[in-house]
Amino acid sequence: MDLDPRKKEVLHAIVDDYVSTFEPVGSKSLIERHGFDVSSATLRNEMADLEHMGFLEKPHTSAGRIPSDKGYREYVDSLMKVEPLSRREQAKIEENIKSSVGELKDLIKGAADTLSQATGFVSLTCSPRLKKSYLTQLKILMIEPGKALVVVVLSAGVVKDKLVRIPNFITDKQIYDISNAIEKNITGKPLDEITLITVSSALKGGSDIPDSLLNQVLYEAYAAIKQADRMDVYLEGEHRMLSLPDFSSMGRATQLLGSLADDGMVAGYLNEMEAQDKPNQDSYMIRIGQEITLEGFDDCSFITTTYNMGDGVQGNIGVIGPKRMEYSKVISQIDFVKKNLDEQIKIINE
Amino acid sequence: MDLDPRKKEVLHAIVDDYVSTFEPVGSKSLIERHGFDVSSATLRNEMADLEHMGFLEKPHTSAGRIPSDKGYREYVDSLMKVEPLSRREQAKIEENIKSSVGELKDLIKGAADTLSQATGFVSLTCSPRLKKSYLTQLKILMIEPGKALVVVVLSAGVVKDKLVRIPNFITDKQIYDISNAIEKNITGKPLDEITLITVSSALKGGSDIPDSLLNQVLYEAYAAIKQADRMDVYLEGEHRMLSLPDFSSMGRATQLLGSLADDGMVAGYLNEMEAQDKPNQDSYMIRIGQEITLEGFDDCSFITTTYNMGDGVQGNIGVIGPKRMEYSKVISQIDFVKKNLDEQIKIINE
DNA sequence: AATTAGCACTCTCACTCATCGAGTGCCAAA
DNA sequence: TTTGGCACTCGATGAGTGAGAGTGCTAATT
Repeated sequence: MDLDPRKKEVLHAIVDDYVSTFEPVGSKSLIERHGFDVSSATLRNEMADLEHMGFLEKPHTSAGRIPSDKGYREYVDSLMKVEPLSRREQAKIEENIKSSVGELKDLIKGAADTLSQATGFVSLTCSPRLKKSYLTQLKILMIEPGKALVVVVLSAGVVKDKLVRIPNFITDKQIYDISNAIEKNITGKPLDEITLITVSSALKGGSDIPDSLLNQVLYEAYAAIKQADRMDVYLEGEHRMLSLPDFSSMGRATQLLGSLADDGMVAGYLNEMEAQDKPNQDSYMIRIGQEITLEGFDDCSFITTTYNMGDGVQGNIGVIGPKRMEYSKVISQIDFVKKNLDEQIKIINE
Repeated sequence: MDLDPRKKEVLHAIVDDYVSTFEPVGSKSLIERHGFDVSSATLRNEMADLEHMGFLEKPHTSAGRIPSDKGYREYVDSLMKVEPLSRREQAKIEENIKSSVGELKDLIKGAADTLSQATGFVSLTCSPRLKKSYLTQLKILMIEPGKALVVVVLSAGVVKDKLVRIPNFITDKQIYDISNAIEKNITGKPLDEITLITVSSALKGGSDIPDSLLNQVLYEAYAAIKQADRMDVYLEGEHRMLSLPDFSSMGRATQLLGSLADDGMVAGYLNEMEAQDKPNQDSYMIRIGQEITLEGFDDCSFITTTYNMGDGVQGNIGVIGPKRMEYSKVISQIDFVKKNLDEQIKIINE
C-alpha cells in the first residue's frame, strides 16, 4: 500500500514540524511553513486520510495531528534523507573521541560520552560479543597463597582477567602446570564451545594434585573464561532526558529513568532485537515507540548499530532518545561516532 | 550558646514532623502530634525564638516553620538518637550483600546497590585510597608482540592491571627481566613514593635494550602503577531521587541529576571533605544543604563513612539524599551496610 | 516572668467560570 | 478534485473567590 506523492510530502512535513516544535501541527501552519500551493481544506482532507491509514493521530478532537509510531516508521523507512554532519560537528566529535585514550574500555566509554553529548540523548554501548572469538592464551598468575589471577586472551586482542581463590597450598609450579595444560587444550576454541568438561579434560591423571582440589582450580579457570563473554551495557547521559520537553512531566520522567536504571533489561532487549534483525554490518536497528516491547519506553526510540573489532567481533553503539527526534541527524551522528570508534580501535589493536 | 531543654524538644519535634510529612509544621499540629502540655501560643513564642536564632525558617509569612540547615545540624549533632535497624531490615541487607559475590569491585557495587535500595536515595562508594599501601608484586605479562599486561599487586590484597603497548620487538625474556628488576627495586614502597625515577633507577645499564625503548616500557609500567591509585566513584540509584517529593519539581530534579552525572565533581568534593574532617575510623562525615559547596546540592545531604580493607586502607561509602531525611535511620543503614561490607571484604581477603 | 486566650491579618491552595483561539469536519459551490 | 465557509470542540489561560492553616501581637492570667 503505497502513499501517493503528495501524501508523502505531507507526512514528511508534519513529522519535520512536529519534531522541531513539539506541537501538534495543523493544516494552516503546515501551509505557512512549507510552500504547499493547495488550500488548507485540501490538506485537511489529506491529513484525515493519513489518519485513517494510521500514520497520524490526534491528541484530542480539536488539535493538530502528530505522527503515530507507524508514521515515524514510514518516515524513517522511506521518507527521510540522511545528510552528513556539518564540518563543525564532525570536528567536535573527532576531537572528543581522540581524547579518550587508554584501553578498549575507555575508548568505548569515550565514544558513548561523545555520542550522548552530541545528540543530547542517552547513549548506549554494549561490549563486544565474544562468543565466536576464540581463546589464544590462558595464564594463571599466582598472587599469594590461595589467590590467583586468571588472564584470558582472546582473538581480536581482547584481554580479560579475574581474581580467583584457589586452595591454599597449591604451589606456583603446580598452577603453572595446570595453566599450561589448559591452555594447550583449549587454545583456538571458540568461547561458546568451551565447557567445564573441555577445560577439565586436559588434566585427567596427569597431575599430582588430588582431584577435589584440582577441580576447584579448574572450575575457577572455567568461570574466568566464561566471564570474559559477559555482555556489559553502558548507558550514559540519562540526566539529559530530563531536559527534553517530551519528558517534562514528572511521571514520564520517573518511569523512564527507572527503566533505564535497569541495564540488564536493556541488555536483554538488545539481544532480542539483534536476533530478530540479523543485521549485516553497517546497518541500523531502529525501534520506535511501542515497537519497543519494554515497559516505559513508549515515547522513546532505540537506534543502534555495530562497531567492529576485526575477526567478526562486534559490539553495539547507539542512542535511546524520544521518538520525536531528528532521525536523520541522529543517525548521521551515530554513524560518524561509530566510524571514528572503529578507526581508533584499529589503531590500538595495531 | 546552648538551647534550653524545651527548645530542644520543640526543634526535635519539628524536624521529626517535617521529615515525615514534608509540610511546614505549625504550632497547632505540633501539640496534636506530640504531647506538649503548653498552649499553642507558647509554642509560637518558642518557634519565633528558634527562628531568630537561625534554627528554623518560614517558607512564607503564613505557613508553619521548617528546619534551616543550622536546625538540621543541631538535630544531627545533639538531638537525634541513632537506633538500630529492625531485625527484618537487617536480614534484608545482609542477604543482599551476601548475594553479591565475586571480586572486591563486585562486592562494593553490591553494597552500594543495597544501600541505595534500603534508603531510597543515591548511594555513593569510593574505591579504596591506595596512596599509603605498598607494592608487593609487579608482573608484566607478554600478550602478543607489542602488547603486554602489567599486573600490580598491592598490600591489602588489591590487584590492578593495565594493558599497555610496548615496542614490537621486545621479547618475552626481556620483558620478564625488566619486570623482575622493577619488582625487586620497588617492592615494599608506598604507592605515593613511587616516581618515574624510582621505577627507572632499577635498570640503568643492566640491560641490552636501547634506552629509548626501555624508557617506553618503564613509562608504561609506571603509568600502570600510578593508575592503581585512581579513585573510582560509583553512584547508584539516581533515579530514586525523582520519586522523592523534595525533587518533584522538574527544575530541581534536572539540576540535581545533572550535578550527579558528574562523578568527578563528587569525587573531588569527597576528597575535600575528608581533608577537612580528618576522620577517625568509624566516624561519619555529614554535610547538610548549603554546607555542601557544590552547585546543585542545596536540598541534599551527604553522609559518608569509611569501609576498611585492613592495613589502614580505606574507601568511602555513604548516601546522597534530600536534607529532609531520617538522619538516624539512614545512619544506621549506612552503618549496617558498612559493617557487612567490612566483614565480606575480610572474608574474600582470607 | 512566663503562659495563655483572643483576634486581626497574611498567604497559599483549590475551585469555578468565562473567554480565547487554534484546529477540525463537513457541506455546498466552483 | 479542490476550495471557501461555518459551526463545533476542546484545551489553555486568567481572574475571582472562599476556605484553611498559620502567624504575630496584645492584654489578661497565673
